[in-house]
Amino acid sequence: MSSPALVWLRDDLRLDDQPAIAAAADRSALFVYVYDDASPGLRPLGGASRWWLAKSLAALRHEIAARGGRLDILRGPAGELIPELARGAGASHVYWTRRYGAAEIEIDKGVKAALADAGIAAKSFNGQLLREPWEVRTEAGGAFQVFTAFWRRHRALGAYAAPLRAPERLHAARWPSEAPRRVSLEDLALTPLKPDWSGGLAETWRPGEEGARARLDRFVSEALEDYAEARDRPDGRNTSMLSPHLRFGEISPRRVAAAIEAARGDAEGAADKYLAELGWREFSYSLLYDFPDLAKRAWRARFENFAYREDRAGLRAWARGRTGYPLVDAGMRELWATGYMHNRVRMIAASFLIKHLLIDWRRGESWFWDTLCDADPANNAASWQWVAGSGADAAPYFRIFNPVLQGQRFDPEGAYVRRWIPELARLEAAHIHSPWLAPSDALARAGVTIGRTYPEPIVDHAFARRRALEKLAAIKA
DNA sequence: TGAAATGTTGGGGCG
DNA sequence: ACGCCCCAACATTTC
Repeated sequence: MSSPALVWLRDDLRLDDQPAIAAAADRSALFVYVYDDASPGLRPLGGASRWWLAKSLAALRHEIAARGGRLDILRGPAGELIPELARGAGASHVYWTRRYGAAEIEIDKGVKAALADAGIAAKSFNGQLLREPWEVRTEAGGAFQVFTAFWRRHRALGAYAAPLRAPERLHAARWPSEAPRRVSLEDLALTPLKPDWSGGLAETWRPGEEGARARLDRFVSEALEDYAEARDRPDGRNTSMLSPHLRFGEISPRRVAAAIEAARGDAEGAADKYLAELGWREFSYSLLYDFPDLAKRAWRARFENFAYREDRAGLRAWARGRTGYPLVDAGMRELWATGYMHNRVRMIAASFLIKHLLIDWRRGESWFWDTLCDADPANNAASWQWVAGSGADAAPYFRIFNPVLQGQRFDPEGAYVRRWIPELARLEAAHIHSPWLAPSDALARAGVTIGRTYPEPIVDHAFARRRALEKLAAIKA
């Protein structure tokens, strides 16, 4: 019997446009996911991501089995388990999709070296990005620091590679006798049981490749046309909701870009707007590749000197959606309930934590890491630093969102606030973004008592704005 | 991928 | 008819 291939699956839990699986499609192969909670330097997944991963692995296991393959799961240090398995199986090749965090790259390098020692070929592919970070460089050969320049260069490099078709047949190799012990998905205990807080997530999402494809198809047919204008509106189904699917590689960015390009005729401007959002994802990965501490240290070093406040009560009020600013609270409650938050609301909620409360962006980044289904090592860190002003092409320190004005502009009827803050649902639109200013009869009609049924603002906007400008001005360039 | 303060303009009311 | 004031509406500057 000829030697099998080993496909090591990571953040690429799909069959469509999956070069690592395609490479092994016409031969017997092992398909393995390693849940690595043992290697140093890897950031543990947050709660929402663990829930997602469990569902996504179950979906992929089903799809692989339907084509004649088998997905097996290991637990432990991937740097030891993968070479051990490859040796035990007598594998000729190991295939995987590249990743871009420093600890991940270190592990993959180690695996490659160990495989080489054993005479086994390792081959890695790009499946997670439209272009590799090292392909998009400045004239001087460095990483771009400004998005528009990065994206212009990215686009100028030509058309993206055409997506690969999902293989129709896979061939499961026998699990070798000399090999690490397999674990079941249930053994990983990724899904919350006591208490099971995942109900809102399950109502919102269908993790896995089919769910991803359904999101993409719906977006292209129903929302793309108006995307350029509607994307900033959190009330309504205006965005693709693909972020967690992209995070776990259930759909490839090449597949998404190809679908957008195919629909370009109807919506030229909208297509470019959406592709630019994929562009921000690429830019974030470029930053992470260039600056591995993106989630830990300010990308602009002078921001490390800023004295953020310790404010446990403020952080808690923010996290639980009890700041007294309805748009911020609606966003934080959407996050808690569904593992997602609309992007504009993310910016406003993040700005509130950093600039109104003067709390370290890392606290917010950690909260999002734990609660977002799309918690992404590059996007999450880069976006928080962007809001803080410490990131690449960042919001200037003096850009401070007014949550009332932002609410009036982007949720004018208050539909988004009403959905996530039921205690304000009966308040008329004129007051819904500033309930503490509403006349007492309007409050009475809506059954709202400020300070009792809904909190007083935990900080006055005008005061907080002045305070932030004063403190942040000290670190300006 | 701001907001607020300040400056400018121009229509309309009115003596 | 004219000058003056008021003040939206818009533009510019500043943070």
